[in-house]
Amino acid sequence: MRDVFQAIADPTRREILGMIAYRSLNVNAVSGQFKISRAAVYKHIKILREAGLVEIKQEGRERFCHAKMEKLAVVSDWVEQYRKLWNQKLDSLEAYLEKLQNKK
Amino acid sequence: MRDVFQAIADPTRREILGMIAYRSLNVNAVSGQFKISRAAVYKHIKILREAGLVEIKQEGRERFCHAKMEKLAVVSDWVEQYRKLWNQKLDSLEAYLEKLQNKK
DNA sequence: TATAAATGAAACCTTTTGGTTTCACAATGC
DNA sequence: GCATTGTGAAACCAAAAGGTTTCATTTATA
Repeated sequence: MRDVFQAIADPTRREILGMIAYRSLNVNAVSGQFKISRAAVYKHIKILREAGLVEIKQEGRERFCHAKMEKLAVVSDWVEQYRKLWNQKLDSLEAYLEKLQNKK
Repeated sequence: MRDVFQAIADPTRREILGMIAYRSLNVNAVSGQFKISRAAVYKHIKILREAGLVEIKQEGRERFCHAKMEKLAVVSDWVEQYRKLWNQKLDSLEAYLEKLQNKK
């Protein structure tokens, strides 16, 4: 399974996710929003699916793309572990470490 | 300036950030932790710097890499806007939308 | 049934990535 | 002064990314 971080690295793919976040769309509806070819958009959708961020369900001849945002949890977890480093700049540990750093 | 999402897409770069999150290290200290060449690690550091995630300060002949985790805020913001979509699965809006989706 | 619509996938191309080795240079240390 | 240490950058490479056009297949429709 493809890395979620890598999947969301491309701006087009983030846009696709935003587009289907609240309502699923079929492949044509998604690709219609972009200037690049349908095939190119399809490849992006495929990558998102490989990362688990999108699920595709067939309905007749259409395939609807459903966003699985819970897969973003791994990104959230990674970022949040560092939040204290920029949110609580006056944190005592931070202050201590910075003092060490400057003294060096 | 380079896109932060793209900067953190590479696992080696995320590892570098974790390595210097709490204490700055010079380029050699960082590259010493990897099996790939110093030049390769240096390129990763350069990309992180271009994204604003790392700042380099010279001290004598050494260059210390300081992590600027606050630049991760853009990632945090993007992810968090979708948190309700997976955290509050019983949310009324969510339920309503899913009902619409299923009915279709 | 013949056409049109919606996709999936293949073949091909150019640019980016991620690595490597090598070389030049400034700051230190013997 | 000279060898060593710590870097930055260039030249080069193979593989991966991101696009394009084209073609085959399945499902609806006139």
